[in-house]
Amino acid sequence: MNGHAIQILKEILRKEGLRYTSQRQSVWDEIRNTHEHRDAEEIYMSIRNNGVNVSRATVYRTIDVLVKNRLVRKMDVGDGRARYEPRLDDQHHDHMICEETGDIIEFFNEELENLQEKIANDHGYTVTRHVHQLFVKPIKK
Amino acid sequence: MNGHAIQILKEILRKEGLRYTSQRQSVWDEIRNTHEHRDAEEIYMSIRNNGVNVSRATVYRTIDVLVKNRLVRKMDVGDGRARYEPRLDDQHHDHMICEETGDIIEFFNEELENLQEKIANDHGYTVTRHVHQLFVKPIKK
DNA sequence: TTTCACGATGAGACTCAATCTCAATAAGGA
DNA sequence: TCCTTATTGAGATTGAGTCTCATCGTGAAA
Repeated sequence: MNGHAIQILKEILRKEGLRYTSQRQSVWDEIRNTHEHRDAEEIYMSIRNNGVNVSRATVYRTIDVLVKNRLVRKMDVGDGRARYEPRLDDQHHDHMICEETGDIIEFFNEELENLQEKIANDHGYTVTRHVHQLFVKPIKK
Repeated sequence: MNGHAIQILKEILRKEGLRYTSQRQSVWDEIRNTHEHRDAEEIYMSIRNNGVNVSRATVYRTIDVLVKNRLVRKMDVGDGRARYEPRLDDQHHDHMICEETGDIIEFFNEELENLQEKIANDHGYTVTRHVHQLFVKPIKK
């Protein structure tokens, strides 16, 4: 747990007019320290397994703040549970989900990004965010 | 309610080993007759307002069959309620959702489709389906 | 046309992720 | 240190969607 990560969270909380608490720090630490795509329950259980007491309500509430302030990315895999990943110093990317293994692969394609903005522009809009998932299967050789 | 639409449904039900019922027909009619993007509850209420008695369970069960057989497209707007639209004689398209008005605009772009397949291929996969929504705002003049 | 096995339906119970409630707790400015 | 007020936690609640099971009705067979 480095001082930098504490500072970032403190700044965001101050900006939002919220107090700095150990629970909020532990939620941010937990998400920050793995680069997996986990759901809220997994994050909650992992924190508790580390011996820290935090409630589900606080986990959800904190994640909302982190997502709003772009420390965490929320993604929808389509199975009813949202997944979260840290986005600190993280470049934007989309995901492909393997339907056979459940693996989640990250990808980024500049051309794709530009094309989306162009399509929106053609309709008189500008893109504020997008949801893009490719559900895929391995190519058999 | 034309004979064609009844035939299509009957064929699908036969193929699936399911019986043809008035309830299944009314769900398909309801979705088919509007091109809006509605959730299950709206579809259910609309059927009942037409004086037809169908249960929520049957609406959900029937929609599943229609989605599986590509008569209906299921889409996820990210607010927890799935939306449905008819896809009979309908070309594939994606959606942009206006964050100011909630409007849902359909779009299709060949280049975008090809690019997605190319990206998946580069990772050793092939795309089976995709979820793609642009959340947009109108360009102010 | 009648019969009847078994698939379909409906009312409401249930599931599960996520949100809300509210009394008790603790942050942090004075 | 004090005190106001935001935060927390346990558990209740919500809401979309699924499941249960007694009853109903389709449609194949006779």
